[in-house]
Amino acid sequence: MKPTIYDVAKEANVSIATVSKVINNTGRIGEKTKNRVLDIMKELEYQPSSLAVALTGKKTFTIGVLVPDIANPFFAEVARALENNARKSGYALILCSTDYQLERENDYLELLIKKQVDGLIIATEPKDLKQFKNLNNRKIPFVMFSFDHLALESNVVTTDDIRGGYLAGRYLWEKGHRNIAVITETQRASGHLRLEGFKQSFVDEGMDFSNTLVIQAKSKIEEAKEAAHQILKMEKLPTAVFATTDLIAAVFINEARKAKVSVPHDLSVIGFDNTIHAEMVEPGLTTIAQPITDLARYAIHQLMESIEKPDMPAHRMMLAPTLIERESVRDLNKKNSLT
Amino acid sequence: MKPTIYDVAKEANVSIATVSKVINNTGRIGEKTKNRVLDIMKELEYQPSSLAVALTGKKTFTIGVLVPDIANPFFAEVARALENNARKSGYALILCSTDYQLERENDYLELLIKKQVDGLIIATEPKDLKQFKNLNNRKIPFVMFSFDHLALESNVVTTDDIRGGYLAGRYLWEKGHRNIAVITETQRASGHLRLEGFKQSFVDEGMDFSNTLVIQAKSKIEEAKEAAHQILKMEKLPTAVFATTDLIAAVFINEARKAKVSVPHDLSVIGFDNTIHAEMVEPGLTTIAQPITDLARYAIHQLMESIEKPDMPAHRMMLAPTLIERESVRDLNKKNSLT
DNA sequence: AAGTTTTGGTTAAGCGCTTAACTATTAATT
DNA sequence: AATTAATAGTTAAGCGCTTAACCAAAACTT
Repeated sequence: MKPTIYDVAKEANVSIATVSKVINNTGRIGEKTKNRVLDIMKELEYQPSSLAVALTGKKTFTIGVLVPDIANPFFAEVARALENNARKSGYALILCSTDYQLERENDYLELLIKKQVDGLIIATEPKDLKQFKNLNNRKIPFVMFSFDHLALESNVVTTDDIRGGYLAGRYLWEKGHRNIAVITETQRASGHLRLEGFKQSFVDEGMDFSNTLVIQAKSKIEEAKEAAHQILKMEKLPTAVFATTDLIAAVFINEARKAKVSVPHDLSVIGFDNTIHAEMVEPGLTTIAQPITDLARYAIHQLMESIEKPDMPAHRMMLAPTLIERESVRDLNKKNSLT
Repeated sequence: MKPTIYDVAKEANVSIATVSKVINNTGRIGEKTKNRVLDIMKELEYQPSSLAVALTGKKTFTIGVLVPDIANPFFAEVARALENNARKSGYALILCSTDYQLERENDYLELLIKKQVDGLIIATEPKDLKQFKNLNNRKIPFVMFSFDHLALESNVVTTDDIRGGYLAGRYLWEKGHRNIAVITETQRASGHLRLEGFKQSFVDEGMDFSNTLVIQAKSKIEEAKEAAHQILKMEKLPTAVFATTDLIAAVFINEARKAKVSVPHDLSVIGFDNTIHAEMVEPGLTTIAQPITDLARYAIHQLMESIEKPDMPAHRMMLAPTLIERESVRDLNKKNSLT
């Protein structure tokens, strides 16, 4: 059987309180006893049960992570970054993919509450606000990751999507593109924000954006292909396409090649997220990078803070995205140049 | 404060034992009281603390998942599939990326033991067997996922990698390929097994495999590129390349295109894993699919079994991979055909 | 030498639940 | 009507830990 604090205490001829104190380095314990207890703990391979520890009014050192789908590379990378940061503070992550389904969202939320997680990172947009407000009532701290919702009283750590869109737009403008098509992802609000910023960058240059083709698609291969076809079969092709996720952009590049449209020679493409797709596709995808590492670090940091100090006011931080230049956008100002 | 069983009991004018019984549907409780208690539980939004439940000698309903890196699409998909299955039984997953590092492996194992997980799914090859044998001693059930290790007494659920390699080899042979290069992944033993099977398929046809070029590379973009270059700069190109992971294969395809080598016209490529890379690359990658869904289902099932019946003998199951035909392999028997 | 601190512990209650053992009703049996 | 059996619930111990409150012995005071 797993040894308990009693086993250690008996072996060391002390009370369990003493053992507890050496474990936590609290109270006053003599050097000799301390070392004896320590030795015995090692010998018995004793590990305090975090269940019992948690039950005694302390923390569970567990945080719940709600993502739409961990199989999506973006969220997989997010999970990894969160994990790295949580680990440093001794926290474990319980992973939950909601799959954009209300039922799963509720089930998982209930599960996590039962498990007494110390806090949550929520990277999936709520289907049902009620459950999330419940978190507020129960004083369970959480931070919204990469999305925002004014109805929820909590920390927010997100990429500045509007700015990201703006960056993409300005870059395309600078490279001389005026005739553009956009494919926006529909499942997350960020898709709209990115479009918003993108549009703004053109409006700022005095361009009329109103008759720009905007297609909606989920960030799934099939829908992305369809959206790509819609664009590729136009009588007059745009000179550039802005896709609000890398997956959509990468699929577009592949479909373009199949349609004998060369990227970036005939058509430029810019994406968003800087996931592995951007690196894997050929030509490499110029894209707007979300600062995943920083997002994760701040998110965990904020969460830890509000776990420690429950009535800390909720911050909203928007981290700046950056443009990653690869080979998928052509500079129309340089004649005959391929890049 | 979070309501406890005492709050419910007081409100319902019964003892906590009664409440406990209606929660768990054990013992004999009258209809009226039962409903009253149920109502009050709902009203108070009472959720039993799984900590306390677990401490009372029952299960934690948590399982630990050890993967090398959740940001790797293959493991992300695995995690997702595991999650789906675990969820059905009310289990939560604690996610741990070992990053192939001994230290992280040990830290996480310790963490999981402290947390009293009911069992583990281990999808990362042990750096240090000692820690894993410890699991055996502590009677913590685990199943080895997609790798095998004879020193460890436990359930194994894995893809039949040898057979997968064989499948790939036979397919290439049937398509008329005789001059082949292989890029094998080095971080996981499965890479060698896949090569083994691949080789065997050629040997079975009476071909001498000994002077076939075999390059080693980690399943990382940079190393894959380098391996690709090694092959692409050969004076006489092989007719086909077998890469033991899709990532390596996809990178190869992209590098080939840059080198003006057309896949599959000039050179065929076959991969392994059937991850999202296989779908995203252009042309679509013909590859050996690991039966992730089935693997996950069996793994969770086996784990549940050995949680319920601790002295069940350990099974080793090897699930059959299947060949997924896309467009990256050319049939050399059909003259002038591109596929 | 008697009083005061300091040191190094111990005792016991409590965290939120489960469960074996028990008890008090009510119903069934003859 | 007396005995047995079933029903509906209660009591209390225990899971493995933390922590406030307490205490005995050793070490300083003056």
